[in-house]
Amino acid sequence: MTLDARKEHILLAIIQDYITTAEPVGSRTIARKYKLGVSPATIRNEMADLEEMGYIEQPHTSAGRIPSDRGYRYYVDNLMKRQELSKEEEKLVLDSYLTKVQDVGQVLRRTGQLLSRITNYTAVVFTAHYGKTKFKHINLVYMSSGQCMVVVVTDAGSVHYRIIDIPESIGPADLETISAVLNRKLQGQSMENIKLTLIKEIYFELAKQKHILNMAMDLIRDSLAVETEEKIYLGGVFNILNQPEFHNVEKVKTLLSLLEQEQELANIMVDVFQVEGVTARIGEEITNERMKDCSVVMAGYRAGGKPLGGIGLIGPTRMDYARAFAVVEYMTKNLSLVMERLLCGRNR
Amino acid sequence: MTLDARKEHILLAIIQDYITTAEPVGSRTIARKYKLGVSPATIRNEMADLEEMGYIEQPHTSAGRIPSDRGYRYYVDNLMKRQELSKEEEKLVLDSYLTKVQDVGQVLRRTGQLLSRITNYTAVVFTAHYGKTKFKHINLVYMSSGQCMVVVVTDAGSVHYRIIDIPESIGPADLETISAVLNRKLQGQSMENIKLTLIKEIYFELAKQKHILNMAMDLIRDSLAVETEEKIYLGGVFNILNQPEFHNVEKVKTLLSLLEQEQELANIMVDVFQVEGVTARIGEEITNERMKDCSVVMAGYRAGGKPLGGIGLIGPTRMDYARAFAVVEYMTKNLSLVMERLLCGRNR
DNA sequence: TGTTAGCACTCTCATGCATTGAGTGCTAAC
DNA sequence: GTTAGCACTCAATGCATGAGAGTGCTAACA
Repeated sequence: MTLDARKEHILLAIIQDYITTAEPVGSRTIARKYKLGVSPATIRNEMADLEEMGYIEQPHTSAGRIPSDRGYRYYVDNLMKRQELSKEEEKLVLDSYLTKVQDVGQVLRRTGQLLSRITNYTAVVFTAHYGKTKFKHINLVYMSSGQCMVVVVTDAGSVHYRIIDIPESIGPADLETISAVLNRKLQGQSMENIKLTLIKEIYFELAKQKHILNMAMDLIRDSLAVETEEKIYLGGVFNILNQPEFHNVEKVKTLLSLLEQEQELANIMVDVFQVEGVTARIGEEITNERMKDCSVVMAGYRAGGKPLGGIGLIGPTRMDYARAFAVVEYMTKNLSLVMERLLCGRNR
Repeated sequence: MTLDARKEHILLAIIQDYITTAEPVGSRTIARKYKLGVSPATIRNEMADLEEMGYIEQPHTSAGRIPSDRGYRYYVDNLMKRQELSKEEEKLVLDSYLTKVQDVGQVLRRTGQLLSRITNYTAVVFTAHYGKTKFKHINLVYMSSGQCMVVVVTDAGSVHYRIIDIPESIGPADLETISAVLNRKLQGQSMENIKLTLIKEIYFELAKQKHILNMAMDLIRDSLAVETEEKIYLGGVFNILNQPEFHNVEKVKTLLSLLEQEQELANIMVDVFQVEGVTARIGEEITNERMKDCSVVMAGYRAGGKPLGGIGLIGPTRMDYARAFAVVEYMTKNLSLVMERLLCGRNR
């Protein structure tokens, strides 16, 4: 299962060359560019072996070789050299997170943008919302006669709001009363715990404002429900257009149509984000026909020991794995810190 | 400047045919498909005239004719038949707005999605935030020891929030006090009015909580500032990939790179949204090199008589203007109603 | 004077064919 | 085990050719 040193060398050369040029690479090129101290003929023999073993393949007889999914896998597992980000890049990331303490959604969106800008690949950021979200706070804000805004805050750190019509007779003071009662009764409850008895209590206490109460409870229910769904943020979707393998519009369409479907994307990432460290899924390892020419490099981020979601980079199977690994690793580390700070209290 | 009936007929035939087939249309085709009662030769003569006048052009000698920007303009201004949406489509729109009263951002996002789904073009929704936004309400929500969430509501109906660190010594009651003071002092003020004297007053009253106050004021400032910016929502960006004129990746890239730049997009729409009714900008009429092969059909939406922004459809110059006009008109009408309801109090 | 048929002309596109060049696999010699 | 040499394969390129679509022009017709 493991290759001898020279074969490894040759495989490495093929992969590195193919990653940068996107052209099949022949024995001559390797002999010339990567000094192995042997002639093209020798390399040809080794390449024939590598092909037989399934690490490389030939698009057609008279072309050079290109790495197979299996070849990339071997590279990622055994040959790839650890890379670090440059100081400037690290600074870019840190700055982006430091500028202002943002809400969760904004942080994740920014993470996606940053990831794609640094790497020129397409970035996916995904939140899993592990476990149940709890109700934290509600606020009924009087806006004008006949209208108020309901604001609900959940303990996952997100805010939901909605504007509702109210009877003209209701004033700011009434709204405060309702807010107070709801906050007192529902504080810290998850969806499941908001049982009928509890609701009855509230309705009893606020019998007069049944209409408003309905609307407010609606929003609370929706807010807690939405939180348990996965959410996906994309960044730099158009970057894939720069990859030569996507110069044909049909391929672009297939991939984009997939990216539009959040659920499918979530499926691809969901089994990995709880694993420690950076993972790659290469070509057909991804159980999705439409991504068979792509790879994903991804890792989970967490806060307070709890996995929260994952970030990933999507590129052609020919992508620069070493760099992708470095970036994803650095970003998850920092994202985890930021999330920790946002959700679980200060960190420094 | 105006054409005789037969020339109009021929121009109309060319445009209609080209819109559906995307192929240059020749004299024979017109004679066969659109019964004008004259021979191809006659049509050829007329076409030569139309070409001289600049309404149509020839990609190359032995091809048929295609409409020029000027031709489309004539069509839109003089020949286009008013269209209506089908009952199902109208229902789709209404349902989408009725399902739930949402916040402004959500409504606009949904509008974009809907527009693109109905038409298969790319949709742009743009908010101008005319005039000054005023502060409406602030709320400091205690989250955990050392952390609270600041929620700011503006009178434009949007909510901004941020999580901040606070001294451990601060409890929920302190936060309520601060909220109360801020609400009392700042209610209904626009950014300009929040002058130094006012701020001094507040700081005097809440001298102890200087740190929190700083953070809260920061958010208020940001919220009011953001509101005055334009915002752009896109829908169905990938729809352009279905247009045959975008089967070449370079063109897609140029257009997408433009769509990514909100500012440029805003410039294209900004001079139109205050005008009554639906407007088209065809090809080179758009003062942007990168959109010379595209057209935009757009109209403004408003609430309480105030123009708020615009919605538009982007397609190739060969787009189906009649349909685009119908959809944009219907959507603006409905969007205006919804916005009216959201921002200015109930409408029905 | 406007309309039409006929015809030569132009240009694109698809097809076929020969050429070139990159790259291989095999064999025999080192 | 390594290498040089050579025949072979195949994609890509360039070129010629023919078909097809469409035009513009001319001359005849109503």
